[in-house]
Amino acid sequence: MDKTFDPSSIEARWGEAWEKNGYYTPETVAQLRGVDRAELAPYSIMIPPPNVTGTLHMGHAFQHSVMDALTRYHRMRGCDTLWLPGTDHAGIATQMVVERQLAAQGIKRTDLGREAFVEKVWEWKEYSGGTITHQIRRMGNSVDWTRERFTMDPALNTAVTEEFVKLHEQGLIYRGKRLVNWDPVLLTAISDLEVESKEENGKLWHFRYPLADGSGQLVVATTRPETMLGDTAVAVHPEDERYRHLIGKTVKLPLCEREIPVIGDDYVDREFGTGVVKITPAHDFNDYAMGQRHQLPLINVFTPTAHINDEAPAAYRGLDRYDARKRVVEDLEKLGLVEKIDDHKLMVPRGDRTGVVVEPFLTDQWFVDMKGLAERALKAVKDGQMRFVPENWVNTYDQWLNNIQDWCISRNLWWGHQVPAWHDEAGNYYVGRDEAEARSKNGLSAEITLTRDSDTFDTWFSSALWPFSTLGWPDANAADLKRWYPSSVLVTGFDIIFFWVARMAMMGLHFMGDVPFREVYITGLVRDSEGNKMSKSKGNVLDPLDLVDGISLEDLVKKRTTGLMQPQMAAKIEAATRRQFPAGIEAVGVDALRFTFLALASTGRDIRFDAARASGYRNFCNKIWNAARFVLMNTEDKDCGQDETLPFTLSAADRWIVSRLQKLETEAAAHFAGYRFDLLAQALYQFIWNEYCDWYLELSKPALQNGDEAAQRGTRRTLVRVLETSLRLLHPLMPFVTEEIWHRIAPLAGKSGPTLMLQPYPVANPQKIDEAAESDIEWLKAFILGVRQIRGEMDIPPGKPLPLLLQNASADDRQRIARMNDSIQFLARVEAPRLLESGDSAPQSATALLGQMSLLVPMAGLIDKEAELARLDKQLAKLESDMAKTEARVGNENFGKAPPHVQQQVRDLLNKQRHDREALQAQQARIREL
RNA sequence: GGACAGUUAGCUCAGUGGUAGAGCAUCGCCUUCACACGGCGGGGGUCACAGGUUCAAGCCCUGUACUGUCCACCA
Repeated sequence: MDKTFDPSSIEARWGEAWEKNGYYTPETVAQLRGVDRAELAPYSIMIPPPNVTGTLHMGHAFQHSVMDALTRYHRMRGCDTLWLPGTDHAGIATQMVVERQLAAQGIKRTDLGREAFVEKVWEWKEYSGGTITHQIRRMGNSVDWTRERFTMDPALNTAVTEEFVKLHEQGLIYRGKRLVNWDPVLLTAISDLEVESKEENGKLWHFRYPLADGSGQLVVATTRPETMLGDTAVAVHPEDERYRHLIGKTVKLPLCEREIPVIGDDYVDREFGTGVVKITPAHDFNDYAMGQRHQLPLINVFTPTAHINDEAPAAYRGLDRYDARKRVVEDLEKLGLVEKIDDHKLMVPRGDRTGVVVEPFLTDQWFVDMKGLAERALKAVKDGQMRFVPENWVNTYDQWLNNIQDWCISRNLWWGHQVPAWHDEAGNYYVGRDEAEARSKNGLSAEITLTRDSDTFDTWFSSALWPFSTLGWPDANAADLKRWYPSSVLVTGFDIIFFWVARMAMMGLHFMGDVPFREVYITGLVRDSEGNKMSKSKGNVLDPLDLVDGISLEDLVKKRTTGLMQPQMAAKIEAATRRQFPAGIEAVGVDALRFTFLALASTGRDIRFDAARASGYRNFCNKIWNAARFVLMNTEDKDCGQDETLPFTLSAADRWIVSRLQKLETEAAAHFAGYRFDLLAQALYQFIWNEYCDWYLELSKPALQNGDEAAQRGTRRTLVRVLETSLRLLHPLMPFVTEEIWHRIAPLAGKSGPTLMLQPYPVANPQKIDEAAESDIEWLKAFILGVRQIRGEMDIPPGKPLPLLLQNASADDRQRIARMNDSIQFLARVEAPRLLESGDSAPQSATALLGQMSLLVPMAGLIDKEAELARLDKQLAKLESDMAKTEARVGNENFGKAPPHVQQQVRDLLNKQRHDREALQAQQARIREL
């Protein structure tokens, strides 16, 4: 084995072998294990299908690390395990990517026509999808490629059609003219969720509307002057003393010369503005609702591109909405109808894809009636059929479902599932699985010309089916569907709880009669090391594979500054990148990156990604690698207990590490069950580095040299078996390095197999827990630490053997010293310790305390008197401050109320502190005397 | 206007009633025969603030401040 672990040399090899040999595929796994799948517990995860808009980012890599850990863990535990991969067509987002590319060549979507354009998008989908699957493979994610799905596969299109037709038959889908959020650039309706409202600086214009009878005027306040062209009423609060006598009168709408009524509605806030609101039902959601209440006419004054249409006075026709605003204000000013203009902060709705201000716009769209669906989804969580981890996300889920609006599912786009509905020339719509069904269901003769609805569905209308459309639905008898629905867990981000989680819950319950997954593990967002969201426009994105393979500074800068939407940001991004990664990014390998994500994955909070952390875990891989080298050097070609007829004995150290291992195994199971990957990662790291490597390997060295044959065999056996088990424990988190090493170690532990992936996950054996051995080793560690502290603080070179005297040793101490003498001498680098009997006088020494016993290192020629006095002072100061706290506790007049065992514990502590203080003070006095 | 998080060592974070922890960074000693991507040792915290409950509070309760996120129709 090489001296240093090189991830790149093994990753490609194993990744390919795992997939080629079918270890990701449940059928093959069962066959290799010789078991009947029907008898296994099912475990399944459906990947949240990444959008085919580009490449996977850190957030994906993070979530995939979690899912793969869960998948590999359950597969090792013997479950019939499926992780199903796939991608999402992501209607709007993907269409925009391709449109932008075409625009760069001066081509418009409409130049190509629908068919040719969609062809282009498919080409892009192949490219992007290929990149994504390559990334998933590189990360060692054990997804079953034989079951890969894309949301626009023919089978999934069948599912979407079924969904639409069924819901329509059930009266849950309707078509209607409603006010929707309209993106005037994309020229499509979007759902409430796709609108992002942000506070922006604007103005509040106050206009005078004269009363028609000439008796005065009303002053209205508005943030959108141009919509006045579509006003159909003016509203006041019905109990507003200032205005209520005017209700029923009319005002003359300036510029339009229309008369509109003054109405009373308690929606109006008397405190805001003037207490008078202009009502434009066709261009504002609140006004629309009020219009419904008062049967007001709707006057739409905009075109789909948000220009003024022919409903408005001629002077404004054809103007863009912002030009129209200017003109309206100017014209009103000329007429002296502008009372005042105030600065005003308001919430501006923008499309989440285009960033353009969205218009409430009156169009015909398809809607899903959500009330009933939402109620069942709420109930499923309340009844515990579906559980959120961490639990507090239930609030988010509930809040949205409790205030749900009907869902506008049609999009005026080309890329997506086309609506299975046809209309005749009169504009009547007919729904069916195909045109023939639409005709037969509605008794339409062949003479009637039908045209298919050109709209497509909101992407989420198909994603909502993902947990079962991928498994064969609508065929209710599909084997996969029966096997793996509901899936075990959904791993996703909180940002799509509404978009996706809630909708899958609703559709799953509606069509399958059960929740789509038992648990929802919500991850945080991956942010950069400063806590900023990673985004291309901020120039702070990291490609997971650049951490895996490393990247030079120049390449990173280039990557971050090309293809920017705002090229003027390039200089700033470059500077920030050079500051943060002056030497580029060093390669850490897949295992280290995965482990980093898991170690940072604490309970659902965002994680700040720190490349230094990943380097730390790269070092951890190297540590494991070298531990394996050490073990191999000492065990290869020797019997390690495979031959069970040969005698072996186990030392305290052997029994200690085995005992610790059992506790680790128990912990690992609990952390997997609780989705505490951070604690899991920490426990594994801690055990392997701080217990196995730092102590057990060191303890094994003298044992391998000086022990008798049976003891040596026992140590070799333990070295190999604990390492082999550790590799299995670690495998779901770090698949590559563990697999590579396992094949070298396994035979020595009497194990064999084509892959570590299919070995059983270790389970604790309580009979191997050995508290006596654990306390022996705790004592030994404290002993060695005492000597090392003296050595370290006195700057004595580690190699120099020290003389050691032991004072006041108890019978137990003596016994342990005799038993573990070799270990003590080797690890503490001391000469054979000499026991002082009472009455023996000690030379001037540096001291460490261990229970009642004192460890004395004679100072002659080694240690400066003042240095040791200073060290004792420091220890005493610490001790005394601790003691003060303990005494305060015992001294509390109500200390007697504490449980007896706690009282005992505190008293013991105080006694120990008193003893230590006495011993240290005595020692100090002795040194001073000399 | 509601709701939910968070505030612990220089940094990133664990720690749901019993003597404040980890990794990274830092300082000192060491090219000790697995590993310098290493070993050993050290330093570093009024646990945001103010009250309260308790024998005992980083942890429970109340309030305040600050940070972040989500939801919401005030023109």
